[in-house]
Amino acid sequence: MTEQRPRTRIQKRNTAAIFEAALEVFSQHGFRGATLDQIAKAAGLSKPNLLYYFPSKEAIHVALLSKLMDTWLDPLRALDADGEPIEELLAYVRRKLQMSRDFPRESRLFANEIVQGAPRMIAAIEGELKALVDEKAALIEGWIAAGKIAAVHPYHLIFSIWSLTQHYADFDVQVRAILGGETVDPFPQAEEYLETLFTRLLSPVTGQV
Amino acid sequence: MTEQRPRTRIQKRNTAAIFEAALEVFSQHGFRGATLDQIAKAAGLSKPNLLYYFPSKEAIHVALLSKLMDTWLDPLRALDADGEPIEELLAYVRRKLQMSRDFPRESRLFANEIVQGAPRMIAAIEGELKALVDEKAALIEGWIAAGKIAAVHPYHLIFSIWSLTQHYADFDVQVRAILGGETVDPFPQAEEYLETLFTRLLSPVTGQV
DNA sequence: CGTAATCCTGACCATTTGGTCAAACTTATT
DNA sequence: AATAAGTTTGACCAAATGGTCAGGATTACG
Repeated sequence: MTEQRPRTRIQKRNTAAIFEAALEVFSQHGFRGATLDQIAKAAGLSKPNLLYYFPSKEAIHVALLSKLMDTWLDPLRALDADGEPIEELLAYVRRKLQMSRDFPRESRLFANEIVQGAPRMIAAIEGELKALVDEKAALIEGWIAAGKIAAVHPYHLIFSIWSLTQHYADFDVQVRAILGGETVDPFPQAEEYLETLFTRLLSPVTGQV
Repeated sequence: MTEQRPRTRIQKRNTAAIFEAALEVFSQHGFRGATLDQIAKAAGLSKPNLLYYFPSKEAIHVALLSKLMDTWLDPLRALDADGEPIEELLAYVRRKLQMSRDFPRESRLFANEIVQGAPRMIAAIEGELKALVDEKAALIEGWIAAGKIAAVHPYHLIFSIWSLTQHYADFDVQVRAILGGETVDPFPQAEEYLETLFTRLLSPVTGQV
């Protein structure tokens, strides 16, 4: 098997199990920290069987990253030129924060990879991701030019949305440790805070000198 | 040698070299991804000699983390109750962004550790760090109560300062890849953007319904 | 139902890696 | 200069790890 789509029922089941296991293990330990044995065990397969489906550890990692990339960018893709600008951006922030809540492993997988220089992702970042960001940054500049939102550097606006929302997934342990008791769910507070932040940042400054 | 301070001239020189090398290697590859051979080579020592100064790889990592922790928190410690609130917070943001620019390896070292659940740092986070944040959060609440800054959740304000500034160190590759040409230095733009962001966020809302 | 294709495994291998140790070499001290 | 204390190293080891392979089990299919 190389990189074709799964054909048989068994292939479907097992590659799905492998992706799930790899996500769990890679996101928790990083590429180097993960072992094939861990992944195999988590997937309920033997190590040789794992390597029957993917030629190497690296191949699993790469396949996983590229599989998740698409989903990961959906919230940004959904930023709609025809919507009300501030509400569109706030909705993007909300969607992104949900991703942190619902898919923290995906967030950590990417975080691990990028912190270490994105050796297996740099092409996708410079290509696909950059293209999408360029497009949306242009859209944002349009909104600024039209006076719909306050003037801010569009690329850094996007960076700030990423960093603020992903922080709650990537640094989850720290957030929870500092907020104290396990009773607290940080996400509702975070949502309120971020809504305030971006509302104040983006509301056009009217009647100012 | 256990964990005492270096005594002799040679010990001083070599432990310094080890810390520098360990910072370089651990921040780039994470704990698991780093090898003793890499660290030894970067420090200009043989592996057994490295282990003459530290009993294990883990001991090096722990010693490095705890050594850097202090410096890392200095910008927050410097938040001054007697200063002008908004200017104090903006200055904190600026200091923190400088740290990202000047000490990206330190930032990545912590990022690597925390993303993976902070196994070797959780105690320091729950202790020292939490205590400091609690103190400063109280200070911020005081400013809010006094009407000096707009009402925001103080803990999330601090989280947002961390995430926004550290993003430029931890996700440096991504930031540069998306901004395009290597000619661009992201930091001046980032500084301007963050100043705008926090000014708008924190300025007390006067004369509003 | 027979056979080809697919799937799975135990045994095995080479390399990497964290760590040890005895002995040799330096440096400081008297 | 003698000697003690501190420093360094080559050789070595056991465990972990990524990966291979020949053959056996299972499944799909005409």
